[in-house]
Amino acid sequence: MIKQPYDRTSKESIEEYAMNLKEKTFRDVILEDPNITDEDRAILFEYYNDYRTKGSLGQLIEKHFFFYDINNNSEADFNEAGVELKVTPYMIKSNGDLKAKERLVLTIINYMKDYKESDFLKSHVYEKCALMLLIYYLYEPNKERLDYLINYIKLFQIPEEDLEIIKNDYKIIIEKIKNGKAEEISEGDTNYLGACTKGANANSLRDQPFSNVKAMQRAFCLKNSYMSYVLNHYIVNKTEDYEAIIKDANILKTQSLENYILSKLKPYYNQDIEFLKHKFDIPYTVSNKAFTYLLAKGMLNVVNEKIEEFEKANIKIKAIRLRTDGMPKESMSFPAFKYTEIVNEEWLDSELYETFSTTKYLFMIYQYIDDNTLIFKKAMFWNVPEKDLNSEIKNVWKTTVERIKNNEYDNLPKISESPILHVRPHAQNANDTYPTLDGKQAIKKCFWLNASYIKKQIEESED
DNA sequence: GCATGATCATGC
DNA sequence: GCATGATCATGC
Repeated sequence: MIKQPYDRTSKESIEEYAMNLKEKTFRDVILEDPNITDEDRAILFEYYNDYRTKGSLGQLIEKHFFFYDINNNSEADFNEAGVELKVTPYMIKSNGDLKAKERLVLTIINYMKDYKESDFLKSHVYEKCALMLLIYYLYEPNKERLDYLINYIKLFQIPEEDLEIIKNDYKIIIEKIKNGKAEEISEGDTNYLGACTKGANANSLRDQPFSNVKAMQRAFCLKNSYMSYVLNHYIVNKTEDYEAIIKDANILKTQSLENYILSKLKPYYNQDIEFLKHKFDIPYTVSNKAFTYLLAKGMLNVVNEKIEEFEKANIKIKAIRLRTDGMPKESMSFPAFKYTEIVNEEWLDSELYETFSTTKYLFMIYQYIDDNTLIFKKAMFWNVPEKDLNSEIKNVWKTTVERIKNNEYDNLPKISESPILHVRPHAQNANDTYPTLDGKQAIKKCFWLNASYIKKQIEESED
């Protein structure tokens, strides 16, 4: 047994020792391990540089920095101190902001057992995130893994106001298992704690207790958007113009975040846009993309630039204008895809799957009463249902990829080909193009959710 | 009235 | 200059 240069029963001692990792690379850690021979070092460099050994950078820190055996893995890493070790990458965005590179995976969901514990604070997943030693390293695309730099180390406990939201997230996931709907779980169902797919492909299917339908294997995770916020605000202490809707965590003891938000918007249902525009002093018209965000902020009493909970939960606001007959005037657009990139994606790793499976939308719905009168009809939360995502949407995506591979840029899935999704131009003008596979250029296009599908989603939420 | 192609407007 | 949410315009 190697002597450990810290007290593994003390969280303070663990954190203090971990601070030695600051500004070191993973290669440095191996170089500084006194317990291995030069010969072993060469083998270790090769082993850990292999990107296929996923999760191994965490293993490297456990073995060669904390010097402990990783055989007994189901309990907390530092069991006596109740500390879980998490080694996780972050990136620097083009505007200089930091962003978690990935969601933080906590533990595989055991469908057959986990539903039995309805109290999140007593759950297995809470043990895995109650107190975490977060070690952030900077991911850089063109570097060898061992040369990634460790820059932030922090013992992190989930703040009280976040915990209330997470408790509710846990309940939502557990309820789906109890209702025999484990196969319909989606990361977008919840706010901070998610259930992400886990396993190489859609064939990693598992039994569930209250249905014979097999469900995709999933893990509890803290969502990418939440971890990005944690990094920027709780670890780097960036002070930014964010403001929370929930000013007192007690509010969430009796209702969900979504219900609280809707209760704040409800008093303005059916009000004329002209009236609301003046009431909240909004200089734009509805067609301006800033209008709806400003309107929501006004109703939610948020003064600062951005809404904190929306950033953490990856909630995006979408404006929908209904005609007098209730049909949305337009289909709903999403960011344009690059022809040369989409053809290299697998469905479960694709941009579209990532966007649709992790985003929750707040639909702000307007309706024309006559040609000149538009009212704020109502608001609703929505995320793409897993059953649509993994059937129809997946098929349209696959058809799109196939036709691009055949260089059929003018023959991408039309609205008549699917009840849910189609492909259409999304550019500044006809000269706004992306390169094609055959070395030419084609106008930028994106996936659109059909107006009729949006209509159906609005109607179903009214049941 | 719908499908489809095209473009506006803002912000970074 | 470009990304993106939102919307316009035309032809059948």
